[in-house]
Amino acid sequence: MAEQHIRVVLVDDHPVVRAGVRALVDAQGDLDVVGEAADSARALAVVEETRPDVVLMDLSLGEGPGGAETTRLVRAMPSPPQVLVLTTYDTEADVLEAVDAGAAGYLLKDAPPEELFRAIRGTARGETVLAPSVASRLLQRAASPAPKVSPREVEILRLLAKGLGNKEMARELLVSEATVKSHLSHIYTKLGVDTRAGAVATAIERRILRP
Amino acid sequence: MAEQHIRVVLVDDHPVVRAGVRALVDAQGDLDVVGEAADSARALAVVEETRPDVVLMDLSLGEGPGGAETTRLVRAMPSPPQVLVLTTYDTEADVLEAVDAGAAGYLLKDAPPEELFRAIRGTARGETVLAPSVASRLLQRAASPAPKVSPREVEILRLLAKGLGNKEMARELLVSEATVKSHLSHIYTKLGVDTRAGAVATAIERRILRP
DNA sequence: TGATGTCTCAACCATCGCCGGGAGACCGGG
DNA sequence: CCCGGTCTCCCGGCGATGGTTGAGACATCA
Repeated sequence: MAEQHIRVVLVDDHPVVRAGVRALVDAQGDLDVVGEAADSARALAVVEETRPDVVLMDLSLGEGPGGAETTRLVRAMPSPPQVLVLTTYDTEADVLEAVDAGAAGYLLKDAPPEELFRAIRGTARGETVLAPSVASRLLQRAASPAPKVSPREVEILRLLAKGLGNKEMARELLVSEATVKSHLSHIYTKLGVDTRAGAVATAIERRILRP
Repeated sequence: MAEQHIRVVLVDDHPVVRAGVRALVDAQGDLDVVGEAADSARALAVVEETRPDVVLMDLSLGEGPGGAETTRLVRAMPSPPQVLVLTTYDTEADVLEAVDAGAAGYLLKDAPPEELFRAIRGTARGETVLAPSVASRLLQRAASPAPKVSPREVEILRLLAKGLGNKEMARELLVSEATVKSHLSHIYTKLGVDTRAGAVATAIERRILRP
């Protein structure tokens, strides 16, 4: 064999998923699962200790820092492993955040095992691996202008979903009511709506807000 | 052994999860995984063929009928197996729909394996098994009066999430604008909010609307 | 040094939400 | 039987709120 075995660490808060990936991956001759972690802190410790080639990262890790933030921390380590995101959702925001955090690939949990194996091997070689649905979604978005809402506007959206009025938001954010209205107008144009209700709906749909 | 082996069928659209549950469950001496299915149609066929004692059912099955509807169909078979829902979310509406469909238990995927095994054995004996977080949520809801919104009000909510104004809704529904406002007021009191935006947010959260 | 983007603000008018009302349908108890 | 309770659906007017327009200050970046 010219190739070394590829060392893999699993990060996922679901024991069932960890067991599944381990069972599938360990059955491959050239892939070894050398560690598991259920949260961000343990993930960093396990990676530090086992020095894997690839980290399979879930994005939702229950309590504490999420998978995107954990990816960033892992990639900040000296001679870091590649990170392959393995998650349930392929939302615009999720993908972009993960890629921005330094992920080398993005795969969905409903992918067939063969695709998972190919993705792990490709990621270990430094390739960028995207699930087909993720790739097409990215291309689709690349065509239409990116609707990126600013941090302040996200703040507004959060209060909006709580049913606050403009006056209340203004008090909460320590600005004038006119400012709040201005932010709202910008949000409307960015999201392609013209009402508070529509803004909340599409913000939730695009995962800018989480229910 | 006084006990027969408990025969289990897995229904989940994620190969990884199926592999995980299979690996964990098969390692138990008294539990046998006798079949798997990734969608509703195959689930019914596999159950018909293997006659299991317990079906582990995911609620989101990708295309086609969901887990709740599939549970209903399985329970409608002659001398049906028990159904144990194993899913990611513990939303009010999800739990109620599953229980209404005939599920005997509701477990979350982040549950430790031991809890899963206990749940399977309990379900096979006909017990009702609820995850702690699910149970507490149900009790909490049982205390507060059920906020049941009428079909007409759901219609209003749908249009509301699209960002329509009262006048537009009135035209759409062939009623006066005043009527729309009245419906909205009722929706507000039922949902415990006092704005359109808040209504949309909590409607989505309570799964009255789907994103 | 423009160009771009974010955050801030004020005034004008349409719109929304609350407060009253009322009509028809269903159901269990007197 | 009919009666009161409950539910859904319907309406109008009034005051508060929301959305638009237009504009300035401040950063970053090519």
